[in-house]
Amino acid sequence: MPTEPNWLDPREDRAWRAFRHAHRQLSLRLHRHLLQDSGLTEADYLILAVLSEHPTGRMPAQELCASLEWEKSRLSHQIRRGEHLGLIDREPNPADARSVIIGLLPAGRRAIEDAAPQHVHNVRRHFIGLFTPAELDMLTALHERVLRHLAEEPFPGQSAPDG
Amino acid sequence: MPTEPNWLDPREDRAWRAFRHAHRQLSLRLHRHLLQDSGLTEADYLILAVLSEHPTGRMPAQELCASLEWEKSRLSHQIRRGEHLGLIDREPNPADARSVIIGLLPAGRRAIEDAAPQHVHNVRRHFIGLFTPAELDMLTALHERVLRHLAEEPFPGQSAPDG
DNA sequence: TTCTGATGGTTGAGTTTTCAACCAAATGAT
DNA sequence: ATCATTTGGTTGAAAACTCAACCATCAGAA
Repeated sequence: MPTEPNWLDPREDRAWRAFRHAHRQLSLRLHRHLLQDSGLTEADYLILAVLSEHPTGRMPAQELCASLEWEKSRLSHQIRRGEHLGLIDREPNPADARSVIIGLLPAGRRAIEDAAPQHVHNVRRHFIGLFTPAELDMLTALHERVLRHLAEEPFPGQSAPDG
Repeated sequence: MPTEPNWLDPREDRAWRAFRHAHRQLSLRLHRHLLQDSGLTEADYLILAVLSEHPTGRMPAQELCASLEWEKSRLSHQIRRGEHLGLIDREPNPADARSVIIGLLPAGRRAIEDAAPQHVHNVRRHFIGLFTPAELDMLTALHERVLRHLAEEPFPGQSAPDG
């Protein structure tokens, strides 16, 4: 509760803007490329990517949720769409009757394998490839610092918003 | 068009994830804070902020659009909302009959002045304040590199998507 | 056992954002 | 002047996301 505003100085403002704009422009661009040359949504892609990296191609929704850092309702809606497209399916989890296991279907496997090379290529072209290894590590360290800080001080009713 | 996938190695993947997750978690958090203690949306806030920084509090929509790096249709929708809330208004541009000038209304001025200190405080707490000046400059430089790169190689039908 | 609370997930409504199509005014070439 | 193009902006429908409420199940305590 600052009664003395303490505005961002030009350098700080520039850093803040650069961060937001870089992210927005980049994800806009990647999303369009992806959609255009694979027909997959960023969201579709991410789900499929996580599943396909898992050795069995199937994992409980909660785990997917954690890995994507999505809210559960978002995942739920997204699952419905992906299921409707025939890319994934949903089956009960024998270990816990509340839980659901999401599985990669053959069509989903095909879709991600078709889309991934081009997408990774674009990520490299527009992001990774712009930095030296040292710069990349620096970026990682700084961004992870933000994440750690946020995690340490959770929001009232965060992460799994329910009641 | 890589026929040889050339996947991201663990270090690269980590950098890429850290970037996206840091942005997502951070903007989620800031958005909730903002909404909760000012009633303003991130979008509302950004429009008001840009206008209030302008000496006259009024500027052509195109300029707003450029400054926010938004698509024009998004701005248009958002303007309608803000107008409806009595925060801003819209008037013809005498210099160009196609153009529109967006103006900050007294209520809008009040809203941004109420919201800004707390919001800036949060930005500082969760982002700016985590870095030394040198780190901040490093971040700026790297993020701006991404932006410059994207700008140099525009997307087919980018920026002002129309036909 | 029977509460109580936490966890895993779904749903529907409301909001925001995108996409594509469109219109009108301006610009520029012929 | 005329016509084609570009520029500034709006619109409506569709898609994505968030929020809050909800239900069922599980885990722990009394």
